[in-house]
Amino acid sequence: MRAKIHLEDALKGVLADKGWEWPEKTVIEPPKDKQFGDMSVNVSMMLSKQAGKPPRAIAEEIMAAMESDVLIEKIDIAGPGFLNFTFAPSFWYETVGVIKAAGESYGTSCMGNGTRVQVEYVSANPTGPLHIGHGRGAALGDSLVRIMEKAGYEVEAEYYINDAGRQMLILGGSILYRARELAGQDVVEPENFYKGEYIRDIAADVMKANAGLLDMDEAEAIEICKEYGKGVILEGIKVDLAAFGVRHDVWFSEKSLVADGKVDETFADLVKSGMGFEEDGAFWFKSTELGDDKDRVLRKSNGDTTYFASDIAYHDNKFKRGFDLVVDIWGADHHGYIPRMMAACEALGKKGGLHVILVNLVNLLRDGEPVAMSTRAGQFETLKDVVDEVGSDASRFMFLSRKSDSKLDFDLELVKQKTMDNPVYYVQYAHARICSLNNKAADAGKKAANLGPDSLALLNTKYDMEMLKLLDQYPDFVEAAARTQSPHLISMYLQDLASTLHRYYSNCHVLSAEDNVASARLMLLDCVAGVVRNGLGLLGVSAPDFM
RNA sequence: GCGCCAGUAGCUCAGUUGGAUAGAGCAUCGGCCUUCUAAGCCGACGGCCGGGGGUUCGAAUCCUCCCUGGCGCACCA
Repeated sequence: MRAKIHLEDALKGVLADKGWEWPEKTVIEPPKDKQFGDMSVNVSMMLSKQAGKPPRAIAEEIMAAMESDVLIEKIDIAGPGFLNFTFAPSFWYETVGVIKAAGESYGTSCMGNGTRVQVEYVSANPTGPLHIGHGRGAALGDSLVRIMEKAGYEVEAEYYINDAGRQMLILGGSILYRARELAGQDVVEPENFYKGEYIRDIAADVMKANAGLLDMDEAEAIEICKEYGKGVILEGIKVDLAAFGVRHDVWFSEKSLVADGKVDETFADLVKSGMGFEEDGAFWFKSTELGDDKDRVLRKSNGDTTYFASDIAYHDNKFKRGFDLVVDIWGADHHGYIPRMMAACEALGKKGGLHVILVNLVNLLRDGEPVAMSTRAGQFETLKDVVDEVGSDASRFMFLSRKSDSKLDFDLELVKQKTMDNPVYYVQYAHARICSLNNKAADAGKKAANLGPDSLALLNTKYDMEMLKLLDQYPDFVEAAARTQSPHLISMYLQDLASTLHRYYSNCHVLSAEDNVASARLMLLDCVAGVVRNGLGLLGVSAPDFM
């Protein structure tokens, strides 16, 4: 980050002197091959047209103008006109001081500039326990919240409770069916019901709590079962999410939205803006005008409103709460729903205010064999079971190591293994190794050096330089992860950092080094441990002191 | 049929807004423990980036047409 900022400032100065405009598409980044130097810039190629000169000639001019910079050791021109910069070691030493001074806040940036963002995720129907697929969305959403906060956004995490629709009636019916069955009544199995064992438990409890339940009018009994079941299941969901380290600031009920008349308000707004119309006894949203394939029904001819209707009202409500950006995290099987929701947001006057992230399927395996999952049929591996078996850290790291929009094989036996197939331990081990080393050092009466030019200059191996440069990149990765809403970038950075640490550990012995060298190395390793902890924190994964 | 997503080393996947000789881990093979955790390090092997055409100084990346796989196309949620 410092290297990038330094170059950007310097280059902007040079360009201003030359009377050239700063090209928007300029990229300052570490080159793929470290042999090219520390930072590579494509600005001369970008300027070619504007300046009316070939890229390499421009590069020559820029290079000449920057030769007096004492922090830069070497500038090369390569390929079609890349400028490759190598910084002086003295520049990299300062990284230690920067990290020390920042402490826990290292990697924080003001990129988000206080933009108010809402991230809505998980939002599973309260009709059964969360399964492993929900876990992926939970890990992603929670990590994204942490990352965006780190990057300077003001973020609120929300869970939307779908407690108003037909699924809830089915839940109520399922519980009542089991209750009657438990009471020994002769009952016919409904064709559409939740078959999970948990329904029986709820049925037993709801009968205890409501003595006359089975004598009531059926609709009334279903309502009682529904509300009771919703309460129990939602409580279970909250417990499971807490155990998974997932935070939601607001639990928003669909039912409350309907009860407050918000859906009707939305209908009225749509009529006013000419985006709603009556036809065939139903009320429609004219979404085709905003890019959708077909118009969508909001109120059916039987008078019921659709799920989409309350979803529009819900998003209207979100925007009215003042969020600049609303992020929805959905299962990938809902991708067909995006165009109509986008259209709805545009109709609400919030074009561009919604961003949808899709989370693809999780293929749950055990020793390579698929494990069946279906809430309705009652066969699933719940999130709780998985977390109990393989641990929250391993599960989260697994989920967050891949792009969200690609399918994921989650093999319980593999995730549980403490092997190289399982990078979470590789990264955690880097942290534990440093902690362990610190303890040993303390026993030997050695401690980390205070900052000072003499100590810093002892960090003079190529391994020191490699480490310092990577540490400097951490804030860039946080920004990139926030900008592209991709927590997996943090995961990959951490694997790189852990690898660099293990290499350092093998090549730069600490305890056997001279006292002042040992102290300098302990100081550097302290920074490394801090960044590992910091990054794992963004993923919601612990950084153990011992392993 | 239409739409969305994917196809990169034997396997699992990265690859930032179009950049240089396409990367990492696992697997395989070969080295490294009298010293801080070998849960580690070092090296080797491994590629028509699904295929064809196009855009340009330059394409895994952008456009187009095919092939393969997943998902979605309700007055369901």
